Amino acid sequence: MTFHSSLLTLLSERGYIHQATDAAALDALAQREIVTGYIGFDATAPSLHVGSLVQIMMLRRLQQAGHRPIVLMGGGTTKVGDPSGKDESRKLLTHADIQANITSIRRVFERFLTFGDGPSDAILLDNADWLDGLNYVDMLRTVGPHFTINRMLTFDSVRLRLDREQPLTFLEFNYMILQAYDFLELSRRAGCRLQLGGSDQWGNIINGIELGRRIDGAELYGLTTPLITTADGAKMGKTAGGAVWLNADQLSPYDYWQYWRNTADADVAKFLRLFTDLPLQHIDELGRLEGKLINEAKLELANSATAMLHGEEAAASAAATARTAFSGGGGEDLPSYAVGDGVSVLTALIGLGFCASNGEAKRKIAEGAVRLDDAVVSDAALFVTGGRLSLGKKKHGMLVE
RNA sequence: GGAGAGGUGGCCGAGUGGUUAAAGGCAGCAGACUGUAAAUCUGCCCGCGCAAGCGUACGCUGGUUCGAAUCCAGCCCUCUCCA
Repeated sequence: MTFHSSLLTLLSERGYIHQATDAAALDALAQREIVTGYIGFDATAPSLHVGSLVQIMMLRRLQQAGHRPIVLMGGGTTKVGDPSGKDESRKLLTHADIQANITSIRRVFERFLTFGDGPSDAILLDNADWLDGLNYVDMLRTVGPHFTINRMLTFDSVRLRLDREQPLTFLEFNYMILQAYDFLELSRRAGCRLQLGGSDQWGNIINGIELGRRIDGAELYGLTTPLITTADGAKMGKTAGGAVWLNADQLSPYDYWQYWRNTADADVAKFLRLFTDLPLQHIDELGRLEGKLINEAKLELANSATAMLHGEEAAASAAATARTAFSGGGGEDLPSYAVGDGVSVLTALIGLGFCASNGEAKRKIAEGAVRLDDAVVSDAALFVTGGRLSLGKKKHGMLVE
C-alpha cells in the first residue's frame, strides 16, 4: 500500500509497520493535521533495553514527520503488570521502586526526542496520575460495560496463559482494561489520536480504540511494529552480559557500540533503517556490501546508533577503543580493574567481570582462552600487575594500579 | 470445601531409596574455522580445592533410614474437574 502522508511513508519505508487499524484514514489524518501519538512504557526496571528501541525510534519518527509524540510512563499500569508475552506474573514492585525507575528511564527519551511546549514537541506523562486515583466502582461502571469477558478471554495475552495452564491473576487480567482506559484518558487530556506499540500490544491497543469510540465517539488509531528478531530468530537484546540496557550506567557506551558492531550480516540493513537516521539511499548502498566489506556497514551502524543514544563523542571514543583493542592495543573505554601491587589472574578475571568464579576462570585458562597482552596465559597461579587482559577474542580489559 | 495432577539446576524436561552434582534439550561461555558475522565441529557449563575431597542444591519444615530429589507427616503454591 502506498501512503501520502510523510508520517506513514517514513514509517513504512523504514520497516516499522506491522499492523494498523485504518491505515488509509490515518494517512489522511496525518496529511491534514498534527497527530498526537503515544506509546506506553512499563517501569519494571531502572532502564529500558534495546527491546524497546523500536518503540522509542517510532516516536522519534513521529516527531521527525512533524507530529507530536507522547511518552507514557506506566507508573500506574506497572503496578498491575502486563501479562502479554509472559508465562508468569512478575513480582509486584512498590510505588517507590516504580517512581525511581521512571526517573531513571526518562533521561533516555531526551536523547531521542525534543521535549517542550511547541506543537510537535514531545511530552512525558505518567499514567499513575490518573490511574492511582480511580474509584473502583466508578471505574467498573464507566469501563466495565464495554468489555465482555468472552472477548477478553480471546486475547493472546490471556489465552496463551490459559492454554499453557499457567496462572493468570485477576490483577493482571485487568491490565488490558487500564491500558484501554489510558488511551481514552490521553485522547481527552491531550487530544491523542494514535497509539503505537509492539505487535504484542495489538489487543491492548484495539481495546483502547474501542473504548474511546464507545464512550466518547472518538476516532482513534492504532499501529504496531513487527517483532524485531535477529536473523537467527532470537529476540533482540541479549548479549554476553545479559540485556542490552540503554542507560549508560547499566551498559557502557563501549559495550553498546559492540552490540551493534556484532550485528549479523543479514540484519544490518534492517537495523540501519530502524535504528539510525542515515538516508535510505545510503543504507541501500551499505546493504549491498558483501563478504567482509559489510563490516563497514556495521561500523556505521554502531557509530550512528551509539551517537544517537550516548552522543557523538561517546560513539567516537567507543569506535577508537574498538579499533585499538581489536588490533592488540588498549583503549580508554575498556573496562579496567585496579590490581594494586598485583593480584592473581583469577581475581583479575573476576574483577573485570569476565568470569563469575575462580572455577570458571581456571577453566577458561585451561581452555587457552585467556591472554595477557596477547600472550596466552596457561598458569592459573599467575600473578599480574598490569597490562591488557583478554578473555576470548572480544572481551578485553585493562589492569591498572 | 471435595477429587485428581504437579512444584527438579537460567529455561524446558528425565529421574521414585545408594552407581545422582542429578539424563537429554535449549540458552550461555570458550576453542577451531572466519570478517569482532552466520553456519559447522570440539570442549565447558553450582561453589571451594592442584588433587583426593569438601560444602551447598531437587517448593518449605520436620521425620524414617547406614544412606532421600526419591519414603512418611504437616504446611505453602500451581493446574484440571466438581460444588
